[in-house]
Amino acid sequence: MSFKAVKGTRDFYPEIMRVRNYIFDAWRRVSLRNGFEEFDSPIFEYLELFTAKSGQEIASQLFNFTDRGGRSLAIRPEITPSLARMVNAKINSLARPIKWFSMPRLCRAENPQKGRLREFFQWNVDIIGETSELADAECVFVCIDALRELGLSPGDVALRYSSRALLSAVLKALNTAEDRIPAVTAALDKRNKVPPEAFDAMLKEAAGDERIVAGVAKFAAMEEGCLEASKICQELNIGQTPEIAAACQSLASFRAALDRFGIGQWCRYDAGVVRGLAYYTGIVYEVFDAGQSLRAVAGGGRYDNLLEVLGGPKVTATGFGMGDVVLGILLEEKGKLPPLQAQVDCFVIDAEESAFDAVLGTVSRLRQGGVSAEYSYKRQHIGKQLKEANRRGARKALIVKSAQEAGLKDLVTGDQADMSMDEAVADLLRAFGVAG
RNA sequence: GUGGAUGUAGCUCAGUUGGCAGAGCAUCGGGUUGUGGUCCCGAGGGCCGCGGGUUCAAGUCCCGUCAUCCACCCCA
Repeated sequence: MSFKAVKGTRDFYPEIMRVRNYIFDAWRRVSLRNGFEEFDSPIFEYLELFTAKSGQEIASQLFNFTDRGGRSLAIRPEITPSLARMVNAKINSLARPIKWFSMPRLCRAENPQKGRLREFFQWNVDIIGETSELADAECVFVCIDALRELGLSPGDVALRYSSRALLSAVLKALNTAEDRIPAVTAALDKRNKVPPEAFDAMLKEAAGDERIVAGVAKFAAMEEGCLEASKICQELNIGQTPEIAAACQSLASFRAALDRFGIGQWCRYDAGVVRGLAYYTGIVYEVFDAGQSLRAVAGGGRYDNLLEVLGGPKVTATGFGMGDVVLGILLEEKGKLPPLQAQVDCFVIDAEESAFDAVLGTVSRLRQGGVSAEYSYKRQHIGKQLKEANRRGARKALIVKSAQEAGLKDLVTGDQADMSMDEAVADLLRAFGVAG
């Protein structure tokens, strides 16, 4: 009987784990320098936490089970509801703004395909309790900061944003029937994914009314520079509403903040970004690879109602998630992953078998001093030991000749110098040790 | 849930009109008589995804099944 990893899951052999750690290290480093604190939550929650947010249908798309006490539970498919739950529970004692991040392992019961697995990791960055567009822009900055940290440039990826608030206001001003709005939104979401004719057909099917179809089509085609309330209303032939004015103002403030942060060239407006039918209420955005051959690298936006929906007070929130799968594929394809080899600071070698007595003690001294040190389990010729040192990625080889005499060889340059054991160990501690 | 492609060594693959299951890389061992990366020699490793059928004979042909990948639906 042999076993395989379950469909849609991955085994992280050391070689792959190095890549995962490389990405995680960058995520955490960037989060911290942007002023975010790390949190985590249980890997499973009450099923209701997710159905309350996304509806009953979501249950079929996640892994759920009943425990021995009869409780309906589910493995988390996202961490935002858990974040909202945690914040709600302490809402009166948390200093605002709340800037938290997490790198949870998530599971979704979907069919795997390129960039999409059943188990994955997603970096989440959220700001809770700040209504200003500055918070949305700051989240975007963090997102870009990480992409840049990982070696990507505006030529590799682009962040496209729009406003759910503006879209809602425009649809409302066009007198779109309430039950038509989801379909119209869904059609808009396809704008960048299907041919123009197909988009027109979908929009017509969704909206029904000729005037709404024309209005949405015009709105979708508008450039960011034209996104002023008066221009929109004139173009679409509709009366100005306070909602449209407020949404345009908000979008302009957001854009201005992006420019002041110096990340304007990474970002552009695109009415086709709507982020599904989720809980977003304001600015929304997605990051795609430049060629748009992959799924979204990251996505996020403002969700001002979620804490309230999950039983808390009305506290606003904004944030984004970035998955490890698509990001990993992108970094690999763009050749942005640095060489990630297992490394050892020093490989300790005995010049002859009698010198081995001094090897273990030396290894012990080095390790206690914070130097990663290894040695061969087999007693064999120097050549073999050096070969093993090389294979293990050692940077230095300490050749022990006796308890007092040693040679310190640099395996990168090939230089070797004879010295006393004490000198050699001191050298290594200085070069690689915690104190050095 | 739907459709397409692919399953041969750890990995990448070859395998002729059906005729003894192979290569490269990787791993392990040995050598180049005490200083690594190069080089040379050798070894281990396979129910050819699984089950049935045709045939004297199946990795090869036929049927089924499972798995993986890709795409659709969906995408928090």
